[in-house]
Amino acid sequence: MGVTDGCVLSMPLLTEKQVGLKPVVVLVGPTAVGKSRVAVEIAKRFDTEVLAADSRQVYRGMDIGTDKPPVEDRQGIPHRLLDLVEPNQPFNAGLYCRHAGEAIGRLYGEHRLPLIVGGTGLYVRTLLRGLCTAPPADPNVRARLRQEARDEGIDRLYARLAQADPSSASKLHHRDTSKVIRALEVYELTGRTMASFQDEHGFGGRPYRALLIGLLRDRDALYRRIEERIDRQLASGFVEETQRLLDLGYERDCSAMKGLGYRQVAAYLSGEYDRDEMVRRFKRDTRRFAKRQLTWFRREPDIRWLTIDEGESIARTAERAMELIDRFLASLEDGAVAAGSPSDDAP
RNA sequence: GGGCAGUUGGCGGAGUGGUCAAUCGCAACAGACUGUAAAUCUGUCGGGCAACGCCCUACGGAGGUUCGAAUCCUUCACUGCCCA
Repeated sequence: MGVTDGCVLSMPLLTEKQVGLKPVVVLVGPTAVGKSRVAVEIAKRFDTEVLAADSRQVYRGMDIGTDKPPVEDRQGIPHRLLDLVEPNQPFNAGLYCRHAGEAIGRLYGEHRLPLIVGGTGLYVRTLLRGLCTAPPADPNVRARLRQEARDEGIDRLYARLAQADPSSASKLHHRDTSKVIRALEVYELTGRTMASFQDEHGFGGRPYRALLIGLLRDRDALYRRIEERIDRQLASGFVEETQRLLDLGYERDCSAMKGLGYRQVAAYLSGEYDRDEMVRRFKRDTRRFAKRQLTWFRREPDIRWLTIDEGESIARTAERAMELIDRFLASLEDGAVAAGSPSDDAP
């Protein structure tokens, strides 16, 4: 029969009515928590694709270091929003949004449920709630501001921001170079303050009806997985991958090469420190990154958290996630408002 | 068996009578985030609290000197190096 444990399997494809409500399922969580494997299981069930929300996996040729799911792990499920640009090409949240929007639109045309999976909090937020209309980075303005920061010190730039855009200045720390520069850049480009763009936007957009599922693990277990994964990456040629990218001319200071791992390996290859130190920093910085992701997602509203126990199978976690998805889709079909019910676990 | 050096908060390591809950480094924890976000930045870090101040326990154990000790003395334990 089509019934398993009293739980009716929903149709893999979306109904016309459901498509109209623009549903998306978003699987988030810290790095190495196990999102990708679970995502493939879910995608199989719903006969859909995996749309990555990952600011590093968009770079071509950066595979081992970004832990891009290898083809054999994808099990025939198409993975999108990977390998979008070369490592020296600009990429950002706005571009991500556009690409993701297209992919999602295409899936709706096929009555498929978009499944977004990733750990880049800003990309997820941008996709789900939009981005203010401030213009994207301008390479010339930015380069000039950077130079000024180097020459005169960031304090001078901050003072200028305090003059031009006191509201943004008050929200930023004077040493937060990248954000101070961004705010000044917007002001120079438009004559309007960054704060005014942000106030008018306020992350108010709601283009989709989203179910957010957060994957969690015990902190020690997560850290252990991070270290194991890094050992695996190094064993499967990560140093060589980095060397290849450097040989292709991707400088250490280009944004893509500042990603975790690449940064440490490049420093190691240039003789800044030995291999042990490289591994130590790679692991440490990745642990810290996972913590930052947790901080970000904890603050994100309406995430349904699933804590994965040690020894829990991928299938089991996927099953738990799919129960949430089934309920979510049913609520759309009923026309019920998917109220944010309390999380299964607190982060 | 003898001599010398050492034992400090999660780790390393300063401090040698009061201004020390103890410089600093590491690790950790917490937070911020609107087109670089795996980036960038901030805070905390013995414990407790009605918390910009108060209380408690603390610098190997015990005892002592002193108004007052992580700092001086005695002793015990342990560690390292050297001589047997």
